[in-house]
Amino acid sequence: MGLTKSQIYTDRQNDLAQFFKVLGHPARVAILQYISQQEACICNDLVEEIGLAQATISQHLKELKSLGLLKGEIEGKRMCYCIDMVRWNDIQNQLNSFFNTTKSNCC
Amino acid sequence: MGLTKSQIYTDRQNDLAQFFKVLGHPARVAILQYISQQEACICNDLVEEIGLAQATISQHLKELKSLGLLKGEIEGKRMCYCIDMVRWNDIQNQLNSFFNTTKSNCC
DNA sequence: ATTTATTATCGTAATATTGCAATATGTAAA
DNA sequence: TTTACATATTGCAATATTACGATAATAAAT
Repeated sequence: MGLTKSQIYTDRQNDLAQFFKVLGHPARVAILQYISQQEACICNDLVEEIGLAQATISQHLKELKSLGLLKGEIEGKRMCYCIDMVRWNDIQNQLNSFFNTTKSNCC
Repeated sequence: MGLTKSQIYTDRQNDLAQFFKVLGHPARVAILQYISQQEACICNDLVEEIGLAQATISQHLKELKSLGLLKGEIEGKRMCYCIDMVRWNDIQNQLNSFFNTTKSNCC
């Protein structure tokens, strides 16, 4: 059906899956890696760097923003996207907590 | 188009995204959590526990197996699925490496 | 005000994913 | 060797995701 039955899972399960899902595309991995290597990030650089159309990059940025991983500031006529370090650490901790809890219980 | 252009990314970017993607569904998160809480895991238990059809659970298990996160042993007429701890730790380390590298470079 | 440059949004086509019923396969018991 | 049970596979329908061209929106420069 293509429709995930979110209502049968806990909020925590849905949240964890959502984190993983947003990171689960190579373009978004590449965007995060590229941003982390720049002084300041500009969307048009990403278009050349990654090799997707501008509309597509903009869409991927939107998803990363929706998770709070990126924050964008207007800088003249450009956008400066940066990783939100607080959120980044928060999500890393939540994912590690999932990994650690799961493995500590396992048979 | 629905078609991810894998060839424009590095192998590492594709691998990372693949790990995230497989974990990016609440049913698969729930399956891993449930297995970790049992002495031994049986597929039919999952069907009742999670509330998806047997075919659907089997499909999700297949994806987790494809990543090497689960290993299944035949036990009588049932299957005993367990988390592969070596692979589990391996993937956790790779994801942490991604998180740490990215944040250490960031502006 | 017009032009130019940058990013966001909309509409659309193509592929992927999710979920299930039906069926096949495999295994143990009767 | 049937029967019963457990899991895997297949086929299909519905929704989601990916990607891009076209276009809108925004902001600086001319």
